[in-house]
Amino acid sequence: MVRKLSTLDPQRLDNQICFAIYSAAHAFNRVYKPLLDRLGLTYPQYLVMLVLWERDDVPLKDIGEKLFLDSGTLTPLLKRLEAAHLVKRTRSREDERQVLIALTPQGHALKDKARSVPQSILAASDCSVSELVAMKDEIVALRDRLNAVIAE
Amino acid sequence: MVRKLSTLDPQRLDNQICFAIYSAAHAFNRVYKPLLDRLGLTYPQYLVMLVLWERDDVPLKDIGEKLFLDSGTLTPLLKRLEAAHLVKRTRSREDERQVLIALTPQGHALKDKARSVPQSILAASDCSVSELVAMKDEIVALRDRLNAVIAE
DNA sequence: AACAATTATATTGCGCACAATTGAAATTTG
DNA sequence: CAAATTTCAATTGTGCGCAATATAATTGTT
Repeated sequence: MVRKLSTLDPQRLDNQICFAIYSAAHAFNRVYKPLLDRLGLTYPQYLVMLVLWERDDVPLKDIGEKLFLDSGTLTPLLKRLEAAHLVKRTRSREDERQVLIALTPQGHALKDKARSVPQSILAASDCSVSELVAMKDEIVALRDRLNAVIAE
Repeated sequence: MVRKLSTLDPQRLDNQICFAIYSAAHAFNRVYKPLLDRLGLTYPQYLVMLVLWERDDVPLKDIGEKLFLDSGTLTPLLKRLEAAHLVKRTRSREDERQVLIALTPQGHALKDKARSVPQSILAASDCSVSELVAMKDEIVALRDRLNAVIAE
């Protein structure tokens, strides 16, 4: 059986899963862009809103743990969401270190306007839900193994 | 058969393949970071070097097509690589619009120092090469379908 | 209670990404 | 050939993402 050497070379760009993931993330971002523009959100801001639509009035820290982001990223992002009147930031009474993030009425209302987004993404993905779910589960498992190595 | 509603809700963070890819990309980046620090490269710079190690003296445009990046990203990145004495940027004689990117001797030499990187990534991924190749191929196919939609 | 260590957020600085614009060179077209 | 169009790179401005650092609140220890 003949096999081109290049398909085995681990130093080739096209053989690297990380580049596949890196470039797929950018491709997704470009598909999301026009959909999220209509909501006035960037993709990371949309992720924060997804978290808040599941559970409101959460500490910044919890959002960071769900999205794997730190305060250096979230603090300015949340200030922009507050400036857009979508969230309110308040210091926790019980623990003055914590900042609690709560949705405004506009923030709540945006959930409905965003309901069509996943459908549009599914259409652009051009494959079945079950295939996407299978891929997602594999990628999440890989991500968690990588994060386990980092945490060591 | 009982199934929790939440596992079907497309507006839930954990059900979104895009977030899986987004967060996996960041996890990879964090694994690469200490490895690339030793080479004095960021991950996007490493990608550019991978392209150049395959074929030298290429126009900026070609690098952009391979990595799905535009001049707004690549121009300053390549200037930093030039400042690090890894590449040289020259205007093409035949077409004065183009900038050709060529490796310096140091740029060439770095390829050997970088040879152990893919092995370290494989170890951190903690799964077989064949599994990774299968995932990579699926993700690339998805990415290409997304890019096809964008190009419309 | 006093002191040390930990935790949560904010800030600064750097390097992407990318949209939008500019300017120069090359190509196409009338 | 001249004008219009296209192509390529550079620039500007905005928003992440993260390391490093700072600060204040809380917890743990003696």
